[in-house]
Amino acid sequence: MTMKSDKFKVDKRHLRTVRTREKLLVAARHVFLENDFQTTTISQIIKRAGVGYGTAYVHFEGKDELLIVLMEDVMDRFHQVAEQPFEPGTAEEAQKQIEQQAMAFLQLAEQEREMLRVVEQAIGISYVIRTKWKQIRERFIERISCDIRYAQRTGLARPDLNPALVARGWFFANEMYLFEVVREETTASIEEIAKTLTAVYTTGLYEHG
Amino acid sequence: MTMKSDKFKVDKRHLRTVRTREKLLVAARHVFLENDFQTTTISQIIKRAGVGYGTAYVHFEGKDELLIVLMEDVMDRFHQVAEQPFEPGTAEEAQKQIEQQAMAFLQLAEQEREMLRVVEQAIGISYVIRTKWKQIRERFIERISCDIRYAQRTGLARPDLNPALVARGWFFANEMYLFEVVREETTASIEEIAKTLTAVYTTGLYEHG
DNA sequence: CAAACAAATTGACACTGTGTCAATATTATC
DNA sequence: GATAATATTGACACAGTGTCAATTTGTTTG
Repeated sequence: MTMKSDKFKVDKRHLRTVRTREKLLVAARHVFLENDFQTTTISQIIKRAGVGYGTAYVHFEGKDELLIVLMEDVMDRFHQVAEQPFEPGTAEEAQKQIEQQAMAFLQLAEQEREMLRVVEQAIGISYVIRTKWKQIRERFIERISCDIRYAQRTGLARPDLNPALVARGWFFANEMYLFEVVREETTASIEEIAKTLTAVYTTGLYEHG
Repeated sequence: MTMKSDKFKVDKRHLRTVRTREKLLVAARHVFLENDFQTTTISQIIKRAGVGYGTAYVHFEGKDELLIVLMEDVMDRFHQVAEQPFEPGTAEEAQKQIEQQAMAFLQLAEQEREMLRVVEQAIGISYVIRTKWKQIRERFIERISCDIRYAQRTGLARPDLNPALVARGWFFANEMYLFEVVREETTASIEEIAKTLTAVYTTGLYEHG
């Protein structure tokens, strides 16, 4: 059958390639999580994968690309959080929805802590990974900007503020807390963090009579 | 005179040490600013300083410590901004003072752009420098927390929010913008950034009737 | 002041990790 | 089975680090 010989052709050669690639990825994940990005070496990875040194460079450009591939799942989950719908009818609804998104964002930090720990280190060191992370960030900010414009159009939000600037500031605070959670450096619960950040963001720190 | 022979003793040996150290620092500044932290090497620095390779390691532990010493001036200026007094009588006064501090903070980014560019790169790579930067950050956050508690005590700020959490979030947004300014990645003026961030921080994004 | 001492400087060396590439091993095709 | 195509391999050249025994420079002492 053509179906089998075409798409599912038992291509032993191609199969081997895929296997080797997979072995490298599995090994890389282990080594990355057990150590950190800086100290992880190609030698450690190929040793664990049971392949020759040069093989790693056949399949990946280097440490960076290996991590980028490993990051993909996590990144998808971030994108999912970024794309949550936002159509509040009242300011209270808006606050609730924003808080939920902030929570979802911080929960991701908890759930993907190990991988994100490595990613954070890599952001500082590797240009490609920094770029990759910036894409996530810009996607969030773009989305938040839209949400703010929507709220401004419907008369919920103050129209005098630049949506892009506000969105950036809001995301930045969330991002920094994300990594604090990843590093387990925070004393407060993520619920409290999300609640507090959102409260300040939506209604401000100061009393208004 | 003892004054001369004691404290100001013409100690040719000690003088040479100081000179060498200075030569290394001057050279390091040049090389750091012309390249970036990653690609700067000890060899480049000692070559520019006109001293032997090993000499660098006599005076400094490595690249990191060299940069830490070069950072000191900038760090002092940050500390100065952090220690600005805060004793507002009204919410409007508070907003004005906070905005001024945010401005001062971002202006520092503009004025010390080159050095901070290197520092940002180094934060990602070097543990000691990351630690150094965290000290600055914690000092700011500590100070902001105090300010918030003061505003809460005087009935200006909402008493239901955790000052430490709010302070962190506020500083994080400022810090991220600081580095955007350093990288010249921002489209808006620092005035507009400071104004917008402060407006959201003090009175919130949403209308309150 | 010269000899002995002390301190600062030096560059060669060992080490670690990277990325490349010609040689080798494996799989496909005729 | 021979030939071609592709995948794997590890030895190699290279770049940077940090160390340390040897050397240079300055100080003190008899």
